Parts: sequence; C-alpha cells; structure tokens
Amino acid sequence: MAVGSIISRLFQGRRAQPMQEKYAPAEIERSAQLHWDTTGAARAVEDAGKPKYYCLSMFPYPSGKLHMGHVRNYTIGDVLSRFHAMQGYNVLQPMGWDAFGMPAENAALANNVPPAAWTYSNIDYMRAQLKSLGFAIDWEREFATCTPAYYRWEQWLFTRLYEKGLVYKKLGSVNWDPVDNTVLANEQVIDGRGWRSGALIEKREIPMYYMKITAYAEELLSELDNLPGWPEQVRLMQKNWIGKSTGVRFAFPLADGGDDKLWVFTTRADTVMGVTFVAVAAEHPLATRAALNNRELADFIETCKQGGVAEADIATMEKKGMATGIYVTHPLTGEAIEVWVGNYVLMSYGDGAVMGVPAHDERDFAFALKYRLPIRQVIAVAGEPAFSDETWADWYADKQRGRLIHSGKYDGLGCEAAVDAIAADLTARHLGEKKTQFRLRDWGISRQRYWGCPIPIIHCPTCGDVPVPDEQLPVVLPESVEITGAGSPLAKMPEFYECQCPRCGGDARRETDTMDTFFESSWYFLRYACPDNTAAMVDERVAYWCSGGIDQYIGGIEHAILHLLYSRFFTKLMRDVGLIGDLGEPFANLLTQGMVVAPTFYRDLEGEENRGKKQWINPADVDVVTDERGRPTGATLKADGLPVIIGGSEKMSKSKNNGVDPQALIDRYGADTARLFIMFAAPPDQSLEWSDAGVEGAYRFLRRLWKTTYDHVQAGLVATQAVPDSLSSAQADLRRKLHQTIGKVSDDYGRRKQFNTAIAAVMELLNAYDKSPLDDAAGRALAQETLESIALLLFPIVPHCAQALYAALKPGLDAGRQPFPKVDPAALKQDEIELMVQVNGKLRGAIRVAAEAERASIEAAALACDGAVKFMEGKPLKKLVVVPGRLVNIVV
RNA sequence: GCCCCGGUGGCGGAAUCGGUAGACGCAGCGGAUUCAAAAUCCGCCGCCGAAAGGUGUGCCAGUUCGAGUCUGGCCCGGGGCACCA
Repeated sequence: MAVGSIISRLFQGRRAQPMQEKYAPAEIERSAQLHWDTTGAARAVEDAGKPKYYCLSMFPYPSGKLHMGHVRNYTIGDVLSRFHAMQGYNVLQPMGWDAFGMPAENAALANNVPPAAWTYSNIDYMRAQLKSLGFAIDWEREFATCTPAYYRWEQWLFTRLYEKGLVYKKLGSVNWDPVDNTVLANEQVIDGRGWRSGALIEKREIPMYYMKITAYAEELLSELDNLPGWPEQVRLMQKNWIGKSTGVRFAFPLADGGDDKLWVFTTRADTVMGVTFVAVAAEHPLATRAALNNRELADFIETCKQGGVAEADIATMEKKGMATGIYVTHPLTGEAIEVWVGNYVLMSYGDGAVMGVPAHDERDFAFALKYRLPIRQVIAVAGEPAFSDETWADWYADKQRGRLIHSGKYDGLGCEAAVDAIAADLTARHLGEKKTQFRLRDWGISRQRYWGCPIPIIHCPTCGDVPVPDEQLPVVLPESVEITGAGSPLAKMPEFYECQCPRCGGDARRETDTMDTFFESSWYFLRYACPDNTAAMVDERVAYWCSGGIDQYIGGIEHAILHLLYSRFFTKLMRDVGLIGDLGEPFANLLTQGMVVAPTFYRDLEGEENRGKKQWINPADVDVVTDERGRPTGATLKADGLPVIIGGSEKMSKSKNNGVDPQALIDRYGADTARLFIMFAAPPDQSLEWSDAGVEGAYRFLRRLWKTTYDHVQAGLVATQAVPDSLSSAQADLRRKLHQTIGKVSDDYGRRKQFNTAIAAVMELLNAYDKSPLDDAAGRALAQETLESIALLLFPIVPHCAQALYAALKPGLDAGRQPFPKVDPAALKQDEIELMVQVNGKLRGAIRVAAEAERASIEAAALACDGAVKFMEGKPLKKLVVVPGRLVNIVV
C-alpha cells in the first residue's frame, strides 16, 4: 500500500468525529497544518508529466517579525498557488530570507547584538509566523542569503564577470560623514546631515566596482515589449528609467589652443546655434584646472560637494553656477563660449558637461536670468506671441511647431531637419556625430559596510586587482565583529584583510568592501530550483521550473524599478556566462501589490524644545468618537479619555506608531480570518486601509458559513447529485447563481487576480442560499452541491476552514486535492431577461423580455412601457439604441 | 524637480469591453430574541425633497444617444529617483 494512501486513511479515521457546532479556528488550523505537513502537501517535485506553475513572492528581509505587508504578499501568493494546484498544475512556492542589509548593523549598534545572531533569531521567529499562517510553502528549499553556501556562488559569478570585463572599477560618489568618518546610505542623510553625528554631509569620490548593466540597456529595453503579463505602469517606469534618447554628441574645442575638447550630449541639436554658455560638473577636469589659480572658484567647487548624492536632493536644490574664465569655441560659428561650473550638472551623466541654450530650455533660461547671461532665440512658432527674455513660455521648447531663426543657413528648418543638418555639419568637421544615449548608469555595487557579501578581490602591490581563485572561495564574512558606526569593521580586521596574492604569492590586501544587497536578490529565484546543489550555482532543474519565466511573481510596487531591473539583468548575464539556457525574461507575470496603510493619531508635545514635534499614538490605544450616522467627530486616548488629533492614513511604520501586529490578529481570530480580511479589504494592487472592524466582519462570515454547513450536515449528508429538472423555479435561480459564482471566482483567481470580488461573490451566494427553500429532496441535493462548491471555492483563501468544511461534507476527502469546481452551462440557462429603458440617457423603466427576443419586439416593449410613455411626453422619436442584454435608449 | 499611479456614500470598496453608479462588507439607525448582555436573525441606509422628481464618482471643459470609464487642462494624495529593502 502506498504511503499516501495509509496517511489518507489515518486522516479519514481522525476526521470521522462529528463536526463541531462552533467554528474553532485554533483547533482546525493546528489539525490542518499537521495534516499538510505529514502528507507533504506543499512539496514540489519536478514532474515532466504536468505543467509547472512556479509562484514566487518576494522574499522578506528578516527585520524581526512579520508585518501586514508580508501577510498580504504571501497570502496572494498562496491563493494563486493553491488555486493552480487544484487546476492540475505542478506548483512550486518557495520561501527564503534576504538576510544581508543595514538594519542588522543598526540593531547591533542599538542593542549590542551581533548582526548574524540577530538575523538568525529573526528568521526563526518569522518562519514560525509564516507556518502559522498555513502557506503551502516547500520549506525544504528554504535558504538565507547570508550563509556562505549561498553567497559563495555570487562571489564565484563575480570573478567570472570580472574576467569578462562585465565588472570594472572606477570612481563613484558617496555620502561622506566627516565626523564619524564613514559612508552613509541616502536614508541616513537627513536634511543634508548625518543621522548620528549631525555633521554636514559631503560628496566624496571613492573607487568602486561597477556592473556593466549599460551593455544590456538595449536588450533590457526591447524585452519589455515581450512582457504582456506585467502591469503597463511598471514597464513604463522601467522604460523611462533606461531612458533611451537619440541625439548628438559633439565637442567644443578649447579656445586657448591645443587638441583638448569639451564634449557634450544633446537631444536638441536644432538649438546648437542658440548656445550662449557651457556648464560642467564640479568634478569635471576643466573645473579642476580652472580652480588651480582661482581661489573663489575652488571654494565654489567645494560648496558644490555639500549635501548628499541622492538625485531628488540635487534636483530640488537651488541651481548655482560660477564662471571659470575658460572659453571654448562654438563648433559651427567659431564664437567664444564661456565655461561655467554648475551644481546641477552631474559628472556621472554622459560627459559631465551640458550646453546652455537659455532661450529654449527652461532650466538654462532660469540660470541665464540669474547670472545675466545672453539669451539668443533660435526657434519661433508662428501664431505665438513674441519671444520674451523675461518670462518662460512652454512654446519656446516646442519640437513640433518650431522653425529655426537667427541660425544662418539653418533658418526655416523644422526640428528634425535641423538636427539632421547640424549633425551632418558637425560630423563633417569631425566634431561630433549622432548618438544613442541611455539615462541608465552602470550599477555601483561596492558598499563600505560589514553585513554583506565580501567582494572577492585581492589587491596586490605588484599584480594589481586579482580575483580570488575558485579554490579559495568562498571569502567568508567573519561573524564575530565589533560594530561602532564609524568606518567599515572589516577594514579594521587584519585577520580578514591580510592575505597573499594568488598570482605572485606576495603580501597583499583583501578587498574589505561588501556587495550591494540587491546582488543577493537578483538571482535567488533561480537558486530555489536547486538549493541543495553544493557543486554549482544552478543546475538543470532551473530549466524545468523557470523555462518560459517564473509563472507568477508577487511583490511590492516599490520594487518596480531597481530590484526587477537587476534581476532581469542577472538572468541575461547568467545566460551569457553559460550558466542557464535562454529563459527569456525571468518573470512572465508580475503582480505589484499596494501598501498597507492605517490611521494615525497624535498629540503635539509641549514645551519650547519640542515645538512642532508630535507624540504618535497607536490606533489600538484610541477610541474614535462618531456622531449618530457613524461619522467620526473626534478621538480620545483610552488611557485618560482626553482627546487626540486624527492624522489621516499613512503607510504602517514605526515612526508613526500606526503598525498593527498581525500576530495579535492571528492569535485572536486565527490565520483564516486574517487571510480572508486582508484579501477582502482591497484589490491586491491598491493600497489597503487597515480596519479592526472589518476583521470582525470576516470572522463573522466564517462563523456563519460554518453554522450553515453544520446545519446541513446535521440534517444528513446527500450523496446524489442535484437533478436540474426536479428543481423549483427558486431552486433553479440558486443553482444558476451557484454556477455564475463558480465562473466568476475562477475568472477572478485565474485571469483577473482580484480576490476581493471573488469573496464578495461567495458572500452573495451564501446570502442567496439562506433565502432559498431547500427542504425537499431536490433542495437537499442542491444544498449539498452548493456547500461543497463554496468550500472548494474558498479553499485557496481560507484553506484550514475550507479543509474542515469539505471533510465534513465529503468524509475522508481532502479539499486541496480536489479539482476546482467547474461551471455547468445547463445551470446558466435563463428564459427571460430584464432590460433597462432609458429616455435621453436617463433611466426611466425596465422591461422583461424573452432571452431570444427579436430587436423589433424589444423596441415595441420599450416604447410601450410606463416610464417611456411618461417621459417621451408625446415628442417624436429621433433615435432608438438597443444594447443586447443590457438596455434600450429612446432619444426624443 | 523628474518618472509612475490613484481620487466613487460616514468608511473599505463594486461597476471586467462606453450601457441599471454604490454589489459585498464595516459603521450607524429601527425591530425580534433575551431577566439582561453578548451572540444571532429581520428591516432601513448617497445627497436634497412631503412626494413627484432633481442631483451625484476630486475640479473645469470636451467627445458621445449614453462618461466613474475616453480626451485636454487643473487640484490633492501616494510610490520611485540608483547606498532602506
């Protein structure tokens, strides 16, 4: 006898007890989870005989405990996994830990716990929480990215890419805290100051390793068109991020002779004749050269380095500049053009220099007004008011209607023709050419932090940078370490960095920077296919689970650009290194879930030193006061009964003290209620408003469903199928509703991935069931059919409860192993349908007609109905619109 | 600042292809049951109006027989901006 069969008999024996009258979630959930564990229900085994369904949720950072966003994310994944398993797919739903990252170092600073110990204990706690939610996860594939068994393979890949030139070293800007002598993350820079020291932050250039993602820019862009399963908005965001633009890269020769040239890129070469200045970044070689004997300019360049490196800060700061005294020659007119240093020009974009055309670029216009630089109009649009060099008008940048003026031989040309003509002339003078440029920059992966994957490079005074040879991998991160918040801990550990050069054997120094933690999350989804392989990064099982892409990926919208782009990049890199075949895109279907938000409450703190500061109060400690219609009129603190201020809904966070701990919810109501409410409260891609009252409603529904099923079971199970012909008209209505609901729920789970409407449909069905006469034999059979179907329809969302309900209705059977209910087309037949009647687009009545009624008879019935007669007021008929199955619109 | 998304009753939301706006749930109100309460069950529930009816999907225009849905402009809220993950 097969093991599965023995277990199922044991299960049957254990389940033979009578159904409990009351819904008891704790007991039901314990028993169902034990059953799934012992039967290996969630184990995923490669099986060429079944279509595979790889359902992946973004793995969590082990921050301590689960938050509502996790519950939401993993419930969506579990619903899709369980639904597809019932549809006959071979499902893989894995889970792991994105375990490297800054919070572990912050915790070490705050609580004096080593990052490794903190991380592993968080993982243990969160794993237990995930298990208590009953997710059908194959736990045998679990891994944490902070273990050498995982990160050794990214070190290995790094050395391969280094040898291929896909990893290289160059200078990059970081936030430097001059007091703590350390590099800060963007989030650690608050209003231009270090979060701990309060020191003014400055930009500093340090050597870093870069991944050549720009070499894949074209492919990453064009492949977006092959992702019909992605939300349009995410594809658009990625497209804009990659930012392909065609333009002209050209040079201004330096006026003081020599062969030196200043290169710029522009998408508006039609305006080159309007250039009145050129601006370079503070780090540009020309700026450095000019500052050598210009004290004032040197000081200005220093001030440009104040503040952080985040693009949002740079884009919103005041635009400032200073002349360098250096002149370049206009490549077409020969005119002398002054070079300025601008704090808004970034060295990391293109050539670190931009041409200034104040008449036709809004930013240049403001800059020229501020520094009284010449403004030369070279584009005019017929019909627009005269050009003014006092105030900006959007038509100055109009590409479609503009014609060139004051541009010599180019006068009269449109934008496109002018770009072509000017590019051709620049090319003829060997001073430029048409070029495609990307906004996307190479990915800097060096981090001056401890809790990350060590970069496997050895710096040798004679051999230079040498990748760590395979036999010396992994470079293990020491787990016993002191975190001080000042400087990189690894750089203070000679036992880590002192080493021998693998090439010459001489004394050398190991790289002490670690990798960006996006590195781990860029390939973890491939490793789930073969987590036990100790001899290779990936193996042939990737081809089984990942061919055609991962079938469903689910995660927060906040990852729409970086994580998803890096993962797409890695899949192509690993293909080109020969590790995997051509999988195409890694994620065939993407669902981006919205955030979980909750109301906020606060009191203003008293005292001069606390001016403007707020004391945030947890929603659990507040009573909301409402008027007789339920409108909130105020709120009071439970502890003292005095008022607090209502602050509106915001993303659950520690800083606003508005987090709701899912554990309290699970402890009180059970996992199924938590899952049901979180899926019912909002569509998955929209933000979700937390509400305790709504949870109560979800719990009430499960209790009611339980009681309804219990009553039916008490009255005796029915083995026979409902016979359509023997049903009364009211019973036929219920059966139609049942099969409409089956169709609706299947479509919601499968195509629409919208679960709130699926739950609402089942609630409607249960309401209809309660109102239907089901006491005769035909009704009893229909009741059995309906309740069995409801248990299976809800199984993906509330699997513990549905498992128990189904077992009570079909003793010995396992809900999760049943096929998903199918629509019986015979049940959907309807003889008569209702059509709405409008007069001039306004609803005025309704008519009932035969389902197959001819247009002529529908028209006659509509014109004859009371509402139509009344509102037509005898006016002549102008037009008659009949929308089949919907409505009739009478236009008079 | 730039890119993307959203805005519908007291609240969360539904309306899937331009065709009955407010399904389903929460809150509220009225009733039944109960010694009482909890739980449960029944009914009402956008706004104005006695009713007839009018009006209503952030605001202003437009397209259409018909607009929550499409177009243009604006206001407000949220996500991302390359070292939070």
